[in-house]
This record gives sequence, structure tokens and C-alpha cells, in this order.
Amino acid sequence: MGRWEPNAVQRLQQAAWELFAERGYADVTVTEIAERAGLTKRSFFNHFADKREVLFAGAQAFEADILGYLAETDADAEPIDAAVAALTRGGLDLTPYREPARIRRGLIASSTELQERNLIKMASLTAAIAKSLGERQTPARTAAFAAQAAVAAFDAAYDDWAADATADFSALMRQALSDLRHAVDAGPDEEPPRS
Amino acid sequence: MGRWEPNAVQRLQQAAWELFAERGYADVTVTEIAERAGLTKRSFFNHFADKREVLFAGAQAFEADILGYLAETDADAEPIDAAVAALTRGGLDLTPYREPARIRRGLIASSTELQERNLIKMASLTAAIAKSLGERQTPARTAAFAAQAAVAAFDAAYDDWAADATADFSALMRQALSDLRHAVDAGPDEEPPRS
DNA sequence: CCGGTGACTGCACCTGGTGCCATCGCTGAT
DNA sequence: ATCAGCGATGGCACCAGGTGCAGTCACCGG
Repeated sequence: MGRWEPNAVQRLQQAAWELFAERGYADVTVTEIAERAGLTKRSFFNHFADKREVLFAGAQAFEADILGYLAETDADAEPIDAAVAALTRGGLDLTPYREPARIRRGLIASSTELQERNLIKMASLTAAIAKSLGERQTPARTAAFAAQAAVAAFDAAYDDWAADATADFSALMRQALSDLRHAVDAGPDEEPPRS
Repeated sequence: MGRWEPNAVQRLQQAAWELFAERGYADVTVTEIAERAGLTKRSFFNHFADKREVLFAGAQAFEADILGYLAETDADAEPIDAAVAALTRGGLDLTPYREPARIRRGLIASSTELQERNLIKMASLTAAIAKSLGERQTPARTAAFAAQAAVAAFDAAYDDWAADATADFSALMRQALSDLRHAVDAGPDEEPPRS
């Protein structure tokens, strides 16, 4: 029992979430969010760097989780397989949060501001994965492309998962990776068959 | 001879470019840009949606060029090859602008705001390419992944090109695509050899 | 000569975001 | 018990980006 109600950050997130759901991201003001949480605008900005960030609080934790999973993968695996495995585990962790994920996706789609923030978070995740892969024997270029491919597959699978209640995330991820490889593969007449 | 000096947009871009080069993006105010161009803040926002956009005016034209080149590619080519060919031609068009491109890259690297904007422009380009590819016989999924891969290769090649004065863009692009395929390919023991 | 059009301006206003300092209650040390 | 310090919060003034609205003024076409 402190001088203040506990969990200010959580209360702010909750308040923001409710207000965004009610009236959309753009029509909600930071002052309103803070007041619903029983705080002031100034305190909001003591907890979040900006208005967008209140919707992306989970992203940093997610990135950390992925890096943890990545460290657990077989060091001899192909980089892209290691990254895909880690992202698959991370995606499975989200299973209980399908409905919030759907709403969040809707919000992001409604605001270019949020789309930009989402893209930079994905880019940050990609860079972190690439860096981790680079600490294996992998050349930086390969690591970067493998990370980008893995995240692209994850993103597609995540979309599918949000849209289809019955789908299993790891199956979606396998399918996405297979589709990606199909799209990237050279046509049969452009590259000699493997020896 | 109009009532006003001509080429307001160009003057604003020029003024912004100079000021950003002098003092960095963050330390320049829109009012300053407008005044150096002989206009007012209000007029700046009549020409550009926001402060960032003054640095990305070329992006829309570039996207249109790429789509044009894409339409000229062989309709029977693999989607990724068509996209790569179009982006290679677009990259070659930039040859005279290497130095500005370098400066621009430095500016973007210095500001997360600009990084976000850059990412969404690349995403827009990717989506436009994917849409165009989808208008061939290509499935949407394949089109999307092919576009993402092609743009990823372009981005890597563009980086290399900005860093190395002597490099030929189409060679860099071929190399990037080859590296990408190497990074995405399954290891030899994970997939049966082609028949 | 006259009315329309379009680039530009002025102004008031909103909101996100920050710097600075005061407050207040808890905690631990003396 | 008292006091110092810490940390979350609040108040306030302020800045910059961004917008809505109502003008102004030169040009252009009739």
C-alpha cells in the first residue's frame, strides 16, 4: 500500500486499451488516458516514451524471449532454421492472446503512425536476430537475410493465425516458410540442378 | 511571372536539405525551413503532409518508376526475377545521385522518426510490387514473399552501392540476390534433392 | 471590366512531448 | 524517534508539429 495505487504502467495500458477500443487511436488524447488511469499526462510520459509506445510495451519482452529461444537452438543448425524455430516458439507463447492480438492488429491497421511504429519494432527484432545469428559462424550478410526471411515468414503466419481460430501456429509457420522458399527459389531453368 | 516565385516545393526541399545538412534533422524547425524558402510554416504544410515528408518526396516517383519497369518485364518470368529486374533498373537510375543518397542515408540513420518513415516507404513499395505481381498468374502469398525478397536484396545492394564508389549496381544486386538465396535455402540434408 | 481560381498568409487552436522543480510518503540508518 | 534520501507523482510553462478557417491578391478567361 503505497501512497499511490500500484501498477501505474498496467493501469495506463489498460486505460489506453479501453479508450482505443471505444473510439479509435486517433481520437483519444494522452490526457484522457492518464486521467482514466488516475494519473496525469506528465506521469504518462514518465512511463512511456510516447503515445504509440503504450501499445507496444510487449514488444521488447517478446524480442527478449525470441533471443532466449534462439540461444537454445542447435548451434550447428542452418541460421534460418534456428531463427524460424525460435520465432515458432515465440508465436506459440502468444496462443492465449489471440483475441487481443486481433484487436491490436485492427488498431495498427487504422493508423499510419502505428504502422510505422510496428514496422520499426519488427525491424528491431530482425536486427537482434541477425546479430545473434552473426555470433555463430554465420557471415553477417547471411545472418541478415536469414533473419529477414524468418521474420517475414513469422509475420505471414501471425496474420493467418489471427484470422483463423482453428489454426495451429507451428503448422502455419511451416507453411509460410515453404511458401517463402518457393517464392524465392530460382526457376528450374535458371540454375543448374544440384550436383 | 506570377505573384510568387515559382517552384515552391523545390525551394522548400532545397532549404530543408541545406538546413538538415548544416544542423541535423532534429534541430531544424519547419518555420525555419519555410522562411529560408521565402514562405511560411502554413505554406510548408500545404505542400508536405509533415516535416519528414520533405525528405521522401522522391519515393513516390521512384515507386511509380519501379512499377513501370515491372510492367515491362516478361510476363512469364519468375515473379522474383521480374521484381529484381525492375529494382535493378530503378537502382541504375539513381547512379547520378550517389552523393545525395549517402547524405540522406546519414540523416535517416540519425533519427528514429526518419527511420520509421523510411520503413513505411519501403513497405509501401513492397506492397505495390506484390500487388503488381499478383496481377499476373502468381498467387498472392508468392507475390508478397517475392516482393519482400526482392526489396530486401535491393536494400542490401543499395547500402553497398552507397558505401563503395566503384561498384556497379547491377553486380551488387546479383550478388545480394545470390546471398539471399543462399541464406534462405534449406541445408542439403533437410530437403530431398530435386529430381 | 469582372468574376473565378489558386497559391499563399495569418491566426487561433489542439496535442504530443519536455524541462524543471516541488511534493509527499515510504525506507533504512543512526 | 528522527532524519536523509529516494522514487513516483504532479504542476507549470513552454516548444514544435500540425490543422481549420477565413482571408488576400495576382492572374486568367470571358
